[in-house]
Order: sequence, then C-alpha cells, then structure tokens
Amino acid sequence: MSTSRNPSGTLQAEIKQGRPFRGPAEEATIAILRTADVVRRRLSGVIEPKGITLQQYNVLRILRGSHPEPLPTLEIGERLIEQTPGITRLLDRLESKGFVRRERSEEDRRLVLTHIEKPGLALLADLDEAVDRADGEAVGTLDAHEIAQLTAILERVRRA
Amino acid sequence: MSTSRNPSGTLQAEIKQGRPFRGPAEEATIAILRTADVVRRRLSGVIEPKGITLQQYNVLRILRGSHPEPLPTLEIGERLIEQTPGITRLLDRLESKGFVRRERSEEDRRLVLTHIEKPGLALLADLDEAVDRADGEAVGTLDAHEIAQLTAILERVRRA
DNA sequence: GATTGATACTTGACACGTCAATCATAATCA
DNA sequence: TGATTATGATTGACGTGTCAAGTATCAATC
Repeated sequence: MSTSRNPSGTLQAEIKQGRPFRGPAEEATIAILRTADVVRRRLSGVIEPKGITLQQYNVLRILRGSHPEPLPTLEIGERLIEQTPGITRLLDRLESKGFVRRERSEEDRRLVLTHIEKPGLALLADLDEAVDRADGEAVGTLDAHEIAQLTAILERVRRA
Repeated sequence: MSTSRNPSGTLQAEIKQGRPFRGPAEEATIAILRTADVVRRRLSGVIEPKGITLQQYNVLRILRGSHPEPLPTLEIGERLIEQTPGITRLLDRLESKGFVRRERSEEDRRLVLTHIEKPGLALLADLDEAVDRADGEAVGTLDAHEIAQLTAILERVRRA
C-alpha cells in the first residue's frame, strides 16, 4: 500500500496512484537530461571531426590547465567527475595518438603522471574558437541575466 | 562576425584570443552537462538496485505509456532521442529479462512491435514512488516559479 | 511482375561509464 | 623489521551511444 505520505486527503494521491510530484518536477528533470543531450551532441559535432571524442577533449583541456605540470590519473578523474577505470583507458587512447605522455612518478611510484604534448596543445588551440562559438550559440537566445539565473539554478539542483 | 553582443569595446575579446564568449556561456554549458550527470546518477541510484538500468527504465516507461498498444522499434528510439542500433540491443536485454515481448507486425513485416509485459508493469509500479520522490528532491529547493523558469530556459537552449 | 529505391531493423566495431577484483607501492604500527 | 592496511592505478565484464554496413520487406514504376 505505502500510503503513509500524502498529508491531507489529497484527491491527486488517491486518483493518480499516490504520486504527488508527477508534473513540474518531473518535467524539469527531463528537461535537464534532454538539454544536456542536445548540448553534448552539438559539442561532439564540433570536436569529433578533429579526431577526438568529447571526453578526450575534456581530458586535454584539464591537462592544458595544469601544463606544464603533469597530473596523476586520479586527479584527472576527479575533475571529470568520472570513475577512475574509465580514465586509464581514455589516457591509453590519447597516448596512442601522441597527444599525451605518461610516466611513473619517482617520488611515489604508485602515481602515473600524465603530461600534455605539443600535438595535444595544437589540437586544442585549433578547437578553441569553434568550441567557444558553440557554447555561445547554445545560450545565444538568453540575455546575460538569464544565463546567470540558469547557472545559479542548476547549481542549486546539483547541491540538492 | 556576430559581434553584436558584447557590450562595450570589450577588452576581454581582444586580450583573450578573441574569444568573447569564454566565461558565462561556457559556464552555463558546463553547468548543464554537470547537472545532468548529477541527476542521472541520482536516478540510477534509485532504479538500478531493482535490476534495470536507467535507459531500460525509460524504455519501459515509454511502453507503459502506449500500453496495451505495442510500439515499433524506431518509434521507441525517437522518444528516447537515441539512435536505433542501441534500441535493438536494449530491447534484447529487456526481452531476456521477461519485461517485454516482441513480434513481427503482420501488416508490415518490416516492423518489430514491442509490448510491455506484466512483470515490466509491476516493476514500474514498484519504482514510481521512489522515482517521483527523486524528481521532487532534485528540484526541491526551487519554488514553483523557478521550476517553470528553468524548464522554459532549457527549452530555449534546446531549440537554439 | 521484375527492378529500383525507400524503410525498419540488425550486426559489427569502437568509445565510454561503472562496478568488482587485482596488483604494486606506501604508510602504519606492533 | 615484518605484517597489516591504505592508496593509486589497472583489468575484466557488462550496458550504452553511435557510425557504417548489411538484410528483409514494402512501395513505386516500368
């Protein structure tokens, strides 16, 4: 039965199988997921023709951010919000394409440090403008206030 | 050029490699992608313990929506925004778990019609409350106006 | 009514995302 | 010091997203 929730009598609850939130909350959740899909697709459309995937691009961006310092595998994983196992294989592919280089740390031999290489930097430089344009177009119909509002609301959703 | 936006002369544009949008637009784009990740993770946390993945759940929801009418494969794919090849294998797994049944259409033998089965409906019923709760919690700190606003802004991003 | 072109789906190949298990190295502390 | 535990990374297995090819069926047309 599971009817404990549902304060007052609540027509809605009786009629619609006791699901008080079906409606705006679900609509917003679905909107977030679908919008992210659309955005991801657009960015992929810009990036993949250059021979790397969106995730590989994200890793290169992270490595460029720390360049010339290398980063250990787990550190990259944290910034990507992704689980570690994935990172290892992602780096395998980037290394085989010559965009990054890996080496064991001397101080702590458990660490594998990844550096971005010249071809990686060149590829990013080549993509910067198009990616910025895509970002701009994604929110192109929003004014500055709306963009700020969207960003703030999404942050609250993440922290919820 | 598309420089109409960008208020005053714009130092930013000159200095930072002529990338006027790096900043708020990129921040908003990243916010959308990261928020969707968080939301997806939360929903998965509710659904996967019951033995199906989030995508399988979405397919079952779609099939419940049309029940007792079955749906052809492509129709399901369109509602998921996913490419067809993925749907076929998704349905393979749902079928092997007994949640759906497939059959060739008699009128048009190219079509494969998928029906949701009793165990599928039961599983969904079992999940409805928890999923609704998760949706509600995701946007729990937003008031009704903010939820509507978020949904509307995201829709504009998708249409951009 | 046989050929041609579209449509609906399937299969193969590769890139992730994620969990569980494993291996090497460090750190701890008995 | 030697055993135990913690940490960092990798591997294996499975589900999914996506592209390119392939197969079966239908529709059109000659």
